[in-house]
Amino acid sequence: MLTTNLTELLQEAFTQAGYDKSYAVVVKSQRPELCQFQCNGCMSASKQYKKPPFVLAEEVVARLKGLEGADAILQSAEVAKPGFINLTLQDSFLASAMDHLRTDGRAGVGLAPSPYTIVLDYGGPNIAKPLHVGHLRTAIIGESIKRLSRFLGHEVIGDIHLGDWGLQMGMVISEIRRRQPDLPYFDENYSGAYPSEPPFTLEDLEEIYPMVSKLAKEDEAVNAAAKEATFDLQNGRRGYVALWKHIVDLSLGDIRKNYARLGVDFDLWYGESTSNAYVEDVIEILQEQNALYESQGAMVVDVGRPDDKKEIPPIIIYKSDGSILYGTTDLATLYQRAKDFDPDYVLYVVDSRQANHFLQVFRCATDHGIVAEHTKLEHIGFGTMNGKDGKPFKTREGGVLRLSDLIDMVENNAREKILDKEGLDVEEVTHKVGLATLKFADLSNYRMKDYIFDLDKFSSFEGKTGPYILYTNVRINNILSKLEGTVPGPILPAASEVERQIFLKVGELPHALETAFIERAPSVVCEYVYELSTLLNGFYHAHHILNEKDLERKQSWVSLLLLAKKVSGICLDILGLEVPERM
RNA sequence: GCACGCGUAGCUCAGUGGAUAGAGUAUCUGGCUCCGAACCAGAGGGUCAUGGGUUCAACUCCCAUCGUGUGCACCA
Repeated sequence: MLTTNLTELLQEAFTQAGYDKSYAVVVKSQRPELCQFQCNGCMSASKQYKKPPFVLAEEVVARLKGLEGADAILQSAEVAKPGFINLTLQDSFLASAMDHLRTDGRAGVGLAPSPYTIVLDYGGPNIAKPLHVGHLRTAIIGESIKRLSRFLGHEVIGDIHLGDWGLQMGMVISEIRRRQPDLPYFDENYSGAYPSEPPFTLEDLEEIYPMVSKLAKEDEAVNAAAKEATFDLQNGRRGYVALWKHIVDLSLGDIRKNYARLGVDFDLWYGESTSNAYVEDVIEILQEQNALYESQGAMVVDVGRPDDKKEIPPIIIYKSDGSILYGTTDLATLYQRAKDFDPDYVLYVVDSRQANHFLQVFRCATDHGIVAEHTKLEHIGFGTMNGKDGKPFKTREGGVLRLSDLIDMVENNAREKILDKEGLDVEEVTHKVGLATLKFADLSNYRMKDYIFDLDKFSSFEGKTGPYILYTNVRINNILSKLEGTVPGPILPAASEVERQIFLKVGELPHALETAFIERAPSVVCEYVYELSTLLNGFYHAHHILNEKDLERKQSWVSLLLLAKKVSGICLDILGLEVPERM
């Protein structure tokens, strides 16, 4: 916001001096002790105009100072060493800028002028398999990107995209058949209604999948039975579909519970199976263009390009046994999304290891018109979650850690720390603090990097953590509640350096959110809200608001706290963190 | 082997081509009669993997090398 104002001002000065205004970009200063903002354009402009950067900068600054109203905005505009233009704002201007934000519910963040329609694919849990730690990142990052995009004015449709149509379903079905062969689901001559209650429990399911999955790797007969069941299911075998429905219903209940606990929600609970109705349409499109051909027994489509640095294998549409894979369902899903929403973007928040798969799917979809030309497809990858040893995370017993167990651990840890406090809702605080710890620890890592899952870090409440952010906000609320009798007044020029820094930080919000959106990186928001929190902690350490004698100053500080609360609140909401009353 | 990530303080990580590379943690020091100490203030800690190149300017862009992770058609 502030940088935009200053850039406009400098553009005028550059133009008046006879230079291209594209050089007039103003950014936050990298040397806070020298100035608040800087413009580096003269160094790059030097070549074009064949003048030393220093001379250019002097000319621009001279014009700048002559501009109408510049005195009211700038306290100083100086040229430094090679050709930097260093700018510092008048405290009065800064204060009035803050005062304007007081009444702006969006704290100066504009809405996108031409909003995008975005389909966001995240979550991706598998039916019949418990959620594990690996599902944490996609859920949390995806949810955050969804909230961020919406705040900026875009229309976002979040789709969980359940893994409910692949081989794992065939595995579970074939195993149930092996255990209970007499069930009506397996009798091909059965034409009556199937039982409304499933012949197994959730616990059974959770035990069946890992067992049969292991078995299939060792025993070819088991594997073959699973494949056959998959094929039959995909081709609509009545009994299998009925059984499949039971599995989905049972499993989905548990999945919903887990996501609700994380505060993650989806607009669509579609799955691979949902797109099954569109597989035929996609096949037709591919056949019309003569793209589909037989290779090594499978039906495939080429997606390689002449200038590829390495050979990209064709995408498999039908396996040699006739069943479809996730590439096929992904294409059909894209076809459906194009029909339903005609999106500008389809974003996939999925583990980086899937990069090749998405490259194949995206190429196939764009090459053959399965999505419109204006639709951009993007894989938002993230690193794998490793243990302290740098290898994929396992529990002490060597197994996969369940997501629900992880949340339990973090919440139990939080519960221990708040036991000695009186008169607060322990369960509420436990939940909010625990989740904040987990989410902030995860989101603050840049998503592409591999992720060290460190329990100590997840249970730490000190320093750059979720609880620190919450603590800061709890204190703001606490102070505000004690100041209820004081009406907020106009924001006065900063009384100290910390207060000035808060003003400047508040002014950075639009830039921070914009960057986070462009980079698809919630970590930028984490960094921003942490820096703001640090300043706020410093602020109420340096100033005692309750005891302030000067009423106007006190009222100004109330306004500042309200503004800071608003800015913080925007960030917290984007990150999915909730502030408890006390903690 | 080929391709794509990643390599920054003891550890975990930030860092939009710009000036003296920053946080947290750990270590050391100081601060609660005072709106909440889950806090604040200070100290020490660096060959930005290595070597070239582009540029007025490189942690940032390009190339090579080393280390590390991941992926390379019928799982998702």
